Amino acid sequence: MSNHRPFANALELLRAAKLRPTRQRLALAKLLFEKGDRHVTAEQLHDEAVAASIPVSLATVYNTLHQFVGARLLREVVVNPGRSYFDTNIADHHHFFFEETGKLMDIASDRIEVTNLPQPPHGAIRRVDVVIRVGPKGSGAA
Amino acid sequence: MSNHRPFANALELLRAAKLRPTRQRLALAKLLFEKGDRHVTAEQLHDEAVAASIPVSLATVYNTLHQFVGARLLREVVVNPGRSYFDTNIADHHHFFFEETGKLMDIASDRIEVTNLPQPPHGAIRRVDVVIRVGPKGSGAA
DNA sequence: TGTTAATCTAGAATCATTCTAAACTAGTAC
DNA sequence: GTACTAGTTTAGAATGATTCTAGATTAACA
Repeated sequence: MSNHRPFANALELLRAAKLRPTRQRLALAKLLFEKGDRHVTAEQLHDEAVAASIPVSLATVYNTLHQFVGARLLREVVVNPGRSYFDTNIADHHHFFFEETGKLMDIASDRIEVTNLPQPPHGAIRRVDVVIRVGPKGSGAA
Repeated sequence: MSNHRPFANALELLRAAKLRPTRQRLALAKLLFEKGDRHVTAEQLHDEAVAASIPVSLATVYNTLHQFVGARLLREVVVNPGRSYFDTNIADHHHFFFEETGKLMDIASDRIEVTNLPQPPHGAIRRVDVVIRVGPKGSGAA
């Protein structure tokens, strides 16, 4: 894992996030956070839960993922039209996106330097996302 | 406009891209390329066409946008789950994304420096996208 | 143990996008 | 010009991810 999560287990994690620790939230938190950094879609997580005999509906998976994002336990990553990834690594970092497989890979923020950031004309910078799109060796680059 | 398009008009543009210059492709090309750099969704472009009394179906707008992307007349930008933007600026550049309004703004590539790019474990880098997410002045940053 | 508000769920609904099969048209040959 | 053909366009259905709805369940706490 790339960042220290100051919680011994899923229960404390939920408590700290002020989310009532229900069966399904506990189970999903375990699936998400007890395996190192991951990038999952809602459907993938639902499949995993079902495979692990955890009865949970897809709607609840969506609700829970969004609550976790709201509580800053997860980050939503958008690289592909029509499908969201949820990233358990909430530290400042960036991504490779492999177009062929649809997979994401973390890049620690100290491996890339983004300097000279211009200020937006109004509002405040929330986040800087760098996505390096990777395709098969052949065909022309952008 | 930030890049020179070596075509006097929509007709030459389509010819060069080897796309048959049909009524609707010509009309859409005009809407897209005769107003400087733009970021449009399929639905927005369709609305514009309808407003300009150009009879074109939404399906054709989608087809055309994707053909233009294939011909490198446009770039698809993904910043928001469930909605694609098409960018008429095909020069290397980056974006501000204003979360409140859903609008994009170009950042010329020489205004940001991304150095130290790591090599992907396999495949070739297609593109490097930097998105600076901007929110209202208040609430916490990432 | 009872009450209550929060949560979960199945299934319907929505939204962007893609597909399908039939109608149309640009380009070429005559 | 007229006819032919391949490429396009289209309405409408289909799809896939996500959200909504309203009723059933459950955690929390007296």
